[in-house]
Amino acid sequence: MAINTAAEILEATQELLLARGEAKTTLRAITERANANVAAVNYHFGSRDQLIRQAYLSALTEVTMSQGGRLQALSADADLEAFVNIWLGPLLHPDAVSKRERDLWTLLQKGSVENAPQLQELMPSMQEMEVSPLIAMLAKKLPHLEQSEIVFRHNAVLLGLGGLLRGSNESPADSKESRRFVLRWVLASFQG
Amino acid sequence: MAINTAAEILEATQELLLARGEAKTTLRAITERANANVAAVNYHFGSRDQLIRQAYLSALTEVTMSQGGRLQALSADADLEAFVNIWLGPLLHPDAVSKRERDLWTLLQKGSVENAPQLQELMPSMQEMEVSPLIAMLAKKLPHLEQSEIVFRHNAVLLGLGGLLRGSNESPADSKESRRFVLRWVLASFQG
DNA sequence: TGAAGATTCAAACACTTGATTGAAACAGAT
DNA sequence: ATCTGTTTCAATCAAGTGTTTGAATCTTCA
Repeated sequence: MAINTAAEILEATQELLLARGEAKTTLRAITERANANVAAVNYHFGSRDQLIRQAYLSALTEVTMSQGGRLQALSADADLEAFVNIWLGPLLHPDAVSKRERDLWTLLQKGSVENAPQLQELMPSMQEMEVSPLIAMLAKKLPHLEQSEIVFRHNAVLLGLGGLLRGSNESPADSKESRRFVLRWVLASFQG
Repeated sequence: MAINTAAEILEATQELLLARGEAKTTLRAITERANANVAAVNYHFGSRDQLIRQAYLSALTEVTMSQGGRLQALSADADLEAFVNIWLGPLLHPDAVSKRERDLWTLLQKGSVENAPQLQELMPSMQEMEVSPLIAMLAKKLPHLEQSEIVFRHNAVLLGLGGLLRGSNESPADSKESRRFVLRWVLASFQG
């Protein structure tokens, strides 16, 4: 099956990017996991580079969609905590979102912390699709901070969480306690 | 020269770990930069793995020494801001510390964000040498936080900074403005 | 059914990786 | 100067990388 093979390769790629990181995600490991032939990668995606770019892109769009939906459902006068709960939904409420979304979220975190070149190329559109509306909403709730500083803290917090994700095999929000820690830390990060 | 070659290899390794990260630091790139032969690595260090371990270790001890000195010079009743200024000295005050120390600091940040296995092995001793006294001093200044939460935020902040370092080629504290951002964010991270 | 196109596959490609070898060059002491 | 142990070097190794090939296999539709 044509589409199936390509889809399975893409999924295997995302799994391995999540588990090993970009630099150590090898073409043969991908195709083995997808029960496909090495040549199938070049047939369906052109090259390893394009495959990985595609893997990041599809993760990004999927996560962005889902988050966008949740963001829009948020009332305008929601406080910062409610906002953060939406923003970090995949992280803070593992039961409330699909495992897949949580994994894709983590995948993007890791990729950005890793500085994977194929993800870095997507950053502009990532900015546009995901970050900008977030920043705008944050700015309303944080009048004491300039927008540039909000952007800075947004990045810093995201990278910190990415590092935490990458450090432990499990999500930093696996236990109730560390979930509380995450929430309180993020709130503190923006309130000070 | 015996010692010289080994030293130059070690230095080249640290430079490349800083620039490319562990996964992409190749043996040949190292020896080329050090004007040495590939075999010299195995002669002096045994293997690539041991070389990289050594590179991280020497960076860690050097940074720890320097930071320890600064920490001890800090009076007991110094406030959080003074404390953070010491803690993140290499980052916040690039003029006050040697470029070498700044680089080694960044190197360790990147390594830990990267989850380099050779650095991960050092984490226990890193904990002992560097983190523990920091946590102890932080705990005194932050009575409203439990120690476990202080540890959490310490890690999160450090990883966030590591991510920022890794993201841009230049230090996030290169401009006065982002240096202010860093300081204020770190303070906020602990105060909330 | 049979021809045409899309898809898969084993095999090979050129290249890079870390590691090893044995000879050469060097050092210092006698 | 000669011997001895240390250090360097070009060359080679096996294993792993991404990519390409051309034949085999499926699908599709006339």
